[in-house]
Amino acid sequence: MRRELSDRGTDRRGVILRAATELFLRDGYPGTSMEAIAAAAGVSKATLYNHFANKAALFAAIVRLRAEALLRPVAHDLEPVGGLRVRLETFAIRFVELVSEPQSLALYRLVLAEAERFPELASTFWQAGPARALEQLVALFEEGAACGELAVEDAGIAAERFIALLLGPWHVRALLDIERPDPAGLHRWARDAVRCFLTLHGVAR
Amino acid sequence: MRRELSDRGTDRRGVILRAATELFLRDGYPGTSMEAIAAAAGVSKATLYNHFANKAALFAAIVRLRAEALLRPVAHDLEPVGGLRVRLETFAIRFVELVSEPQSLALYRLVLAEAERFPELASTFWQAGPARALEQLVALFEEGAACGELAVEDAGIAAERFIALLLGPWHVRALLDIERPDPAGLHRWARDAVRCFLTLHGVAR
DNA sequence: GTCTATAAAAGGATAGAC
DNA sequence: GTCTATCCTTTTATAGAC
Repeated sequence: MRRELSDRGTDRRGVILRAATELFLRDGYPGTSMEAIAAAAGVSKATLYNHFANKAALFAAIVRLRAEALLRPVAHDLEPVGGLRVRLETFAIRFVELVSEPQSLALYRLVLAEAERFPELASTFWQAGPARALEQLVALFEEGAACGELAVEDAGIAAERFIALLLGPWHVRALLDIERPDPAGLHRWARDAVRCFLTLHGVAR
Repeated sequence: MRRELSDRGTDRRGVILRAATELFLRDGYPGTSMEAIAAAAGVSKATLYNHFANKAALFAAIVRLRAEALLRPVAHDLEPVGGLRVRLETFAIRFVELVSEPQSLALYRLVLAEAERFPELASTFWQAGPARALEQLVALFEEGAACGELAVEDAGIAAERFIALLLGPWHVRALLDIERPDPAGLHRWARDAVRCFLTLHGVAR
């Protein structure tokens, strides 16, 4: 929509967005002041209000951007190489690595905290994030069912189950900041989730 | 620790706690002012500060109380009646009913949002809540394994898996306020989780 | 212990000069 | 478009009377 990527020399809008993102993710919505954002971005409050109607609008813009940016790596189509187990494991590992990133966790906390105050935002987040991951799984499962590799009566339910097994053991702890997830452990959980899932839905050969 | 349950006539401390709980759960920590709490409780701010050193102390007291109160119904020992499946289903239904209550969801959102600012609080919540539920499941599973009804190599991992299957399909949606969980659906999910779990860990008879 | 009144700072948002 | 200066409200917290 904008004419150029950086309108002129210093792209104020981008600077503001980056600074505000960091503060919102760290301190939450009510915990972040427009004053602080202006200071962090190195602009005046008047400039802030020139680019965004108010605090809520700035917040909405940021959640939208982050939700889309974060899910991009997983949203990329999985190359159809290898057997079903390999493809599931590829998805699982990509997914847990993405979701365990500090930025993902912070965004998740932020959206949950403000879900009641900004309902349309929670919905945007859901569509841009979890819903897309589920869709991808559904497609994968339907394909697997067609090939006779999976026994799924309802691909949607199966997808929910898979994600649950994937996140269950560590996601809450990471959100509560009780246990920092280490990559090795995450990969183990991911493979374990695939194993469980195939026990439930795999077709015995 | 206090001499009487209600010190005298009107128990100010209790009134303050109840009012503050409602506001914190609804508007979050930074979104709730001491002014608003005082007004809701019908006392002056000075009285507030007389009972609690500051806002953070009041907040901590509340999360502690709520976390303990909420988990109480599930923490009650499960009467050892019926077979393993029945006992698992009893636990599952109690658990989902508890966790799907608006108050539980609000507390969860609140603690997640402030987990980084109040680390000891997140830890308290974990100990008073999820950790206790897991312990109970572990005990149940070890018993089941001893009776030869379950095949669990690690009861802790099995408990995580069970909770994951139980919450997976609806908890996030409820937290995001995207879908109000209806009792019938919850019960169906609960029974479904038990079924999946027994497929994974039940011993064929 | 509880109140009224107030301090001192920070909050969101804007007017007006450039 | 951007800034400085400012408005008005609300914030946390306390002094001092009762």
